[in-house]
Amino acid sequence: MIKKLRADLIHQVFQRLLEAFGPQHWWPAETALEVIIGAILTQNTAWTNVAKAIAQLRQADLLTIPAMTLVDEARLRQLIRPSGYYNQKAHRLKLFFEHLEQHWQRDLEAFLAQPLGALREELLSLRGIGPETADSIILYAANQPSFVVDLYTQRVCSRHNWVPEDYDYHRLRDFFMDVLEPEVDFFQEFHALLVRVGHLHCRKVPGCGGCPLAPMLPDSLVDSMAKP
DNA sequence: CACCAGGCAAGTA
DNA sequence: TACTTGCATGGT
Repeated sequence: MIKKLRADLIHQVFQRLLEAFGPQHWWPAETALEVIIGAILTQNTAWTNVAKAIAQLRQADLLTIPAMTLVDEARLRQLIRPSGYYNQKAHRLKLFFEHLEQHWQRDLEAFLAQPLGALREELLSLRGIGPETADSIILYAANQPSFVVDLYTQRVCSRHNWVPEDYDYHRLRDFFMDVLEPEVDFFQEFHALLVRVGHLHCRKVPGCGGCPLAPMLPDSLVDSMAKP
């Protein structure tokens, strides 16, 4: 019964966001390969910076699997510089493509076509791919229904008192996945909308002034949503 | 000038 | 297990 309430609230939130902002057309990339590269480059980094790095990779004709497999890490480092943490990220990219080479003969489609659980475990076993990067790749590159939790998801959920402040990644992911039908288009649009509304939430100031979710939350309902 | 961004891993106690 | 720290560029 609690789960029914939670599912209803989540769907109301989604509808409210969709009405306020419209479809977001995410992920901002052309191919599965670009989604994966972008997912690694955007770790704790503004997308504007990532876009510069991707543009440089495209300019250098590196947005193909063979090119990424063969490119020298030092060269990669310089090209992705604008995305920040470029030493770590260049290495993480190389590790991913080394793995694809050695375990999947560069067959990205086959790799992504695995069952969701196996794909997620394999991604998480790689250095530099944590839960958010893994779920982003699964949802937007593999088009399989894994709910993505990020900084904005946590901020919006805790600010609106749907979950405690310190809910960790997998509990917040379960908060959604336990009660939602696993539909890819819905998950994709929902995450994009949460990022969009997340930008409206001031980083320091509590509350959510100006965000379209503010008027829809009776405290009694909100309190009942917190997981026991 | 300070602070933040679509995280993650490694180190310490 | 539960904190803390390093990583780095570019926008506000």
